[in-house]
Amino acid sequence: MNRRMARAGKKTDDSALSTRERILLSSERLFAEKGFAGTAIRDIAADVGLNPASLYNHFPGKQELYEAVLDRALAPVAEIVREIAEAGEGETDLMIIDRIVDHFARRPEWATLLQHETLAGGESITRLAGRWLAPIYEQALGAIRRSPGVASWQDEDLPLLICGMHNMVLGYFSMAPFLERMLGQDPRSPEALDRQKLFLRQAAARMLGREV
Amino acid sequence: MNRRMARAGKKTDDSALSTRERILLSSERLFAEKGFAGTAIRDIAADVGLNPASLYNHFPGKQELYEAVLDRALAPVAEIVREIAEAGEGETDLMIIDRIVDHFARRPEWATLLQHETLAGGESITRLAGRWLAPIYEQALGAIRRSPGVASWQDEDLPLLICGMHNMVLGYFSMAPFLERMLGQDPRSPEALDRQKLFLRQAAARMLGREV
Amino acid sequence: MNRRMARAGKKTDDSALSTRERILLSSERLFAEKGFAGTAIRDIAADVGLNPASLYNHFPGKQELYEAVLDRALAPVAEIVREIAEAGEGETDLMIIDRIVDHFARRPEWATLLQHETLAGGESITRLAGRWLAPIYEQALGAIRRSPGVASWQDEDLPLLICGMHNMVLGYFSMAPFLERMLGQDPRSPEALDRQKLFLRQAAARMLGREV
Amino acid sequence: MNRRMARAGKKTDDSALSTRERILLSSERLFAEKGFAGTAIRDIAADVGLNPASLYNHFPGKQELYEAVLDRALAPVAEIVREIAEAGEGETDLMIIDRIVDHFARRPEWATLLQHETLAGGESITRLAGRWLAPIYEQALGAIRRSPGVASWQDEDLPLLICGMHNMVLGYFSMAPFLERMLGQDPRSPEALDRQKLFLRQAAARMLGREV
DNA sequence: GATGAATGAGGATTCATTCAT
DNA sequence: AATGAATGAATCCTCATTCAT
Repeated sequence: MNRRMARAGKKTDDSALSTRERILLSSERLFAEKGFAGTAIRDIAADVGLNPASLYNHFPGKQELYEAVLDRALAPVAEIVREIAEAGEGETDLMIIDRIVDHFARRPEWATLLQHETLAGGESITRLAGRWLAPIYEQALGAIRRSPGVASWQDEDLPLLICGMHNMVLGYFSMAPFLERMLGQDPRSPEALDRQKLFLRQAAARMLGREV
Repeated sequence: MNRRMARAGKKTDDSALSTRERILLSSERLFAEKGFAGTAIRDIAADVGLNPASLYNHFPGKQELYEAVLDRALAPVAEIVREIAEAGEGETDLMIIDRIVDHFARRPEWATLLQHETLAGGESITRLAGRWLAPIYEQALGAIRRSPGVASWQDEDLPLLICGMHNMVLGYFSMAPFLERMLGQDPRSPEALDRQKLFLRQAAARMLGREV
Repeated sequence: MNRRMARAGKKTDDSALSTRERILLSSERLFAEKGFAGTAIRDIAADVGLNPASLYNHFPGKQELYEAVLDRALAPVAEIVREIAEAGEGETDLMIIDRIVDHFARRPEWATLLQHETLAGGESITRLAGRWLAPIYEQALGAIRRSPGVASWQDEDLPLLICGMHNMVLGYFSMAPFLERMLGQDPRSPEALDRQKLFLRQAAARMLGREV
Repeated sequence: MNRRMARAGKKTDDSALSTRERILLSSERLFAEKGFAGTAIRDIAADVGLNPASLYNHFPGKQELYEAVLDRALAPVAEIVREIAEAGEGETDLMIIDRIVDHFARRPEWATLLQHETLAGGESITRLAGRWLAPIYEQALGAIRRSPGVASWQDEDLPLLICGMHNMVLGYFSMAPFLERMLGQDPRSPEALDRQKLFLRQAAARMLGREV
């Protein structure tokens, strides 16, 4: 019985979670922090409080574990975008921002993971684009085209607009350690996140020439 | 005799460059692509066409090589910001965007490198913040405060604004592989970069409530 | 012992056999094919359709399982030789060959297992020699000495003769995959085995200067 | 400077040999003794007196090392058979036996290696057959067909005859540890080998109905 | 400067085995 | 009897680095 309850430090809270879940949580955090190559299976195992060999009872390998982590982080995003797109109409394009910020605010690691994957480019981007980014992008393009104020942009600017918003949303989380240093406040605190949501809505509104 | 001129592929052009320079170019590309942990000294050496041991005649170790690469990528940015800030006055805050885009356009790897460092957080961010990010941030804060239109934002939003612009500028480069897939056009081509510069200037202007 | 046919693949026939039996059959095949070191408990378990842990309900460990398999394969051989030696007299020395070929023909894996053990030398051979090979060898030496025609050989050649016959008999089975390739016919088919028995009897007769 | 001169024990004599050569010698011995799966890279390295990692400076991996060892052992055999076949005529079919025994007598490990490969069957035999066994077999078939006395056999027996001789020759070496136990004499000693050569020539002659 | 060879540390994964259920 | 989960000890191999040449 080598479970430890009530860990003190920063380590992910496990308590009564299934081993698989605990592995995913630790992996999530470590992959987000150090990327795929920088994270050792043994580090994950240590974080979970498990022998490295035991990990292989739950996931067939590092790559598969990584992909399971990514899936968990990104599947909901696609879902959000799809929902909003279906709901259609109105000011939904700004709502989407809130929802996505909320999603990543729940686990800022998810934002970092996605950025890591994006940076890896090449093969990674192919997988990523095929499964998540492309659908999200298409939905976003559709939504933004239905958005009032979009006429002030040329059609060729829309991808850049989407890309820019995407980077503003995601980048906030990856810059969190820096922002924390600069502002002396945790950018992942509820208040900070509220401010950021407000800011993003403002920014989006202004870029689309609308009032908030 | 392991060098041939007129390479076809994507490999960095070396020809008559100094070995040190060739190492830096290869490192730059590989670190940008795969991050620090994901890049092996032997891969860099192979890319340069050198024995791994020979690298150590030029740099004392992997870490130092990495830092040399980072220095090369970031020192000019600090320089740009400083210059513009000194020039002071007027519409300079939009000029800065162009200058920075131009800087990273020259070597998109530099943008990716910086993003990798940012993502690494923790220790990395400490080094990064101490040496480059913090000064840049301060300059940018100063510049933006002198900027007309800034009054439409609250003071606490300014860091978010800077952070947002930063991410829009940098993120464009790291999303290049994805954008290329989506648009069917190389986002690093001069035309694409011109459009992006125009877009960024528009976006900044709108966010500051100004005409371009 | 009730055997039910309806076998499809090459997998050992299980159906209504006891689990212990099914484990022995799978082990036999896998140990014969890949040797002791090359066979993983989990492979055997998978072949049986069992959890690796379950194997330990039937055998205390890999080594013991291996030895049980060897016992099953070799005990009958010793038996055959003993019987024939007891029966004594006459042309029995050629009968022995038929009997042994028949024994190994029933399960060619047994021949391969024995060869693997022989190759392993050292400790293996000590075990093997102590338990089976030495008795068989002694019996064979006795039988051959009573054999007409043996006078054409010097006494010191007899061990070589036994060894040679042994290798001809056993080697046929281990070369089966090669022979199959070369002859385009399964060397383990009844017809092929009949021919081989005939050939071996011929060969033995000729070496002993007798008519068949 | 971590070389040790003049090892005492059974370990392969290295002295002034190249590291590559010493690796091959140790591998040869260990692979022959324990087979591919039973031999650990670290054991080979220890036997050579080298760090396991250093092995990889000389061979790209275990498999390749194994194949290099096999090549060294078998290439000469094919050569011998080819030479003799070209020389053609006369009693060459018995000479071939001497030559082959001599080849394997120089390094009995080679015989064991070949037997291991043969036993492995499947993929191994495919490689083996394609590269060495099949050519040897074809040459031997040709030689034996030109051999006086062959008429006493049916054509379909010839493969069995070749196979039988092959196994008598090779099997002698793999049974060496057993023979040593039984005879109290080293079967690899020059005298023992001479006797075995004589025996094999006798056996072959008798099987072909000829005088020696 | 460049290189081949060497190496300790680590990295992913496999293996035989145990144990609670 | 069977199994899922756990584990220490290997196993193959990679890595950054050193050093003699």
